[in-house]
Amino acid sequence: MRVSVNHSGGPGAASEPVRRATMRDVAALSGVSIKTVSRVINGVPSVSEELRDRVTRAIARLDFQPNLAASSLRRTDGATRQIALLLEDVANPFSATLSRAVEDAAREHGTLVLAGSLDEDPQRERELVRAATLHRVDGILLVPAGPDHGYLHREIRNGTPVVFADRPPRGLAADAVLSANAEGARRAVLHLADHGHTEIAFLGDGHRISTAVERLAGYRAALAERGLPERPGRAVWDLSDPRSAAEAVAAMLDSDDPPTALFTAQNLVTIGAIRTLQARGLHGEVAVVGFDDFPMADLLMPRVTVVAQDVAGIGALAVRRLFERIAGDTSPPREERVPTALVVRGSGEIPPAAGRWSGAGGSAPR
Amino acid sequence: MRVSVNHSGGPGAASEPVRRATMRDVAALSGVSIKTVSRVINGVPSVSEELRDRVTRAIARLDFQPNLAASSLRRTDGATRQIALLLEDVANPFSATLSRAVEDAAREHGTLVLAGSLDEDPQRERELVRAATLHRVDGILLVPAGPDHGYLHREIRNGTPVVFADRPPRGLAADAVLSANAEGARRAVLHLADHGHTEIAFLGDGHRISTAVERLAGYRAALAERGLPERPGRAVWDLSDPRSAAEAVAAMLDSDDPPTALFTAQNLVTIGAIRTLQARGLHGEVAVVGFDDFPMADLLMPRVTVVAQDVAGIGALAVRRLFERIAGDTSPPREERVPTALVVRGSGEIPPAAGRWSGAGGSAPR
DNA sequence: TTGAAAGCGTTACCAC
DNA sequence: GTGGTAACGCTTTCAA
Repeated sequence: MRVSVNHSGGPGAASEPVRRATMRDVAALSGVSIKTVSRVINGVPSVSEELRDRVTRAIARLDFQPNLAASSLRRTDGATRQIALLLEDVANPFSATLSRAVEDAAREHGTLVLAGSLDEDPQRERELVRAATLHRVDGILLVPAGPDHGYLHREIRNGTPVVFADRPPRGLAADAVLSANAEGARRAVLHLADHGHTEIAFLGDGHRISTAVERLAGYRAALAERGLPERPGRAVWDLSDPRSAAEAVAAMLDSDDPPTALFTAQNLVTIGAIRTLQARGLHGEVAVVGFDDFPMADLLMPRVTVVAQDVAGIGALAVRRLFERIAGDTSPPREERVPTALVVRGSGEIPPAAGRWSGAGGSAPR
Repeated sequence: MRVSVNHSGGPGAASEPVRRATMRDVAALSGVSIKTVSRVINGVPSVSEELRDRVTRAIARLDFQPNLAASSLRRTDGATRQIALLLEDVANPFSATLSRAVEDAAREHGTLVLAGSLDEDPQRERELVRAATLHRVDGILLVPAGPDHGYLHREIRNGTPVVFADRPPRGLAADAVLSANAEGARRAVLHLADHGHTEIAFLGDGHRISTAVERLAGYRAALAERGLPERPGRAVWDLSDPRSAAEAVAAMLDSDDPPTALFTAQNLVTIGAIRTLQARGLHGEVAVVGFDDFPMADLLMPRVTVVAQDVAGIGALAVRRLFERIAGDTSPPREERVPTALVVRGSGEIPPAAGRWSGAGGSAPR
């Protein structure tokens, strides 16, 4: 029972890490079997008060910390109490908010979260999924980057449940929690139309990203609903960052037939668009409604009207579903839609500056 | 060698997870010993071409994925290829940026990151540190919430290195990577003074948070350097969120002797201050320099002058140090300081609106 | 170059 | 109630 307490070596001796105490050490010190120690740690009731006490004291004395990895290795359910959260980029506001919601829910299950950024790279998605399964996470929450998720069949079959958030699975039946993208986009564009705009542009991110596709559908539905034509060049895709969005807006404004209102279908696109409008002094002239709220939206001038997603709600719902799967739920995969909310702040209520509409033109709102 | 491939059960039969293939299965299928399989997987060169081939094929056929936990359990170094990143809140911009930098560096070491939010709660810090050690992470990167870190002695002695980021350890000698807080704050306040301000307020977050203390020291140093008096009530503490900051600014503006410039010593404080100035139409009158940049700072009106921290740099340096420790470095703990940069954008160059200073008053810059 | 056996720290099974 | 023994999936040691 040699469980020496480190006296921090001799002079110059880099204090070697002491061997961690094991259940064996605890058992020896408290004079019980290793199995009893296990019982105490796992809160099994059938242990006498006295033994429980002795064991507890030994644990404290040795600073024993059970090895979760060893435990999960032996356990029947093999749970590691870790889930993986794979998303676009932990540094962007959407992902960061999602991440926090997931962490909070996971905490209630005594589970830690391994977060990984995919940067819209399908290969990275597969790498990180693989890394996660190598670590035997209990489940994976995925905001996918890739266009096809058939490869996940194997992981799911191997017992790692996967739940999709924000974007649906393709080539695979799996749970998904998504925003009501089409409906939210439709409301945004109707809002602009109802403020007199007939020339409304669509600016979206990657054309292969399902959310962008759905939001475009909503945009089109709204135009159709108001009997507005879809002009060529009015819908622009693949704006992956604020810079490309800013350039796209600049190009539109330079065209023969510039839009009087913009529907920006993603966070960073909205920011890029605003940057161009500000640079040209048009932020009071051109109306903007963005999809997805962002931190300073209500401090800009004008304040930015957005279709806000319930990001935390998406995360909470998705992680709940994931834990249901982890708990053994084998019901058919479900898709859940989380509603959006139009947040009116100013930029979306700017009337058309000139031209086709007969309403008040020109002046920016105060 | 019964390693059935799942044919997705009968109707209604919830497809039970197939038992995962183990090295044993691979060994059996390829007709070699389990040890040879281990050699192939770990890239040990002393395996004949032919056996290597047979094993590789069996691995692919069985979709074998080595169990990292089991491996780490037996390995001499016990590495789990996981580190914990414990910080304020994964959802705030500072933490999110840090998180991303850490993730990128960890990836190069084939290591996954367990992220956890502390919410400035010392107890949560200890809980999460404990959770991390239960999972036997290879190391911990900590932006501490608590005032004392003596409890970490034990973890470090037990072989889990800890590196501090953004805030130094107390009651413990450990590596730390910090911003040059005092110097950055000093530059900010000198900048305001050099634009004619003599009435400069300090607005900081928690008074027990070391960064806030250091930034106040910088503020004072700058005042002293310019021969400016420190007026009572000019320095306010414990502004934990934008709302409380907004209220503090409102109170200051309502006082007999309102400041003409604000030095906001933290992100969220800056945002709260701006909110109040905007609400009162004073954003063109009262100068503001914030500590720590934030996403939309250059889109606000006026654009916000800040002392930018090199957050990614802090993360990169800290995680590098951590991996050095993990690799066995036993040199004495070091403190590294990462320089800040003054980013001039407009809000910090507004001259005093009235009163004591003889320069141009009143008008906001264009 | 290859393999048999022991063991990492824990839990499961089955006796007592 | 309590404990021995086997086993989880892998690496290590040592022998062939």
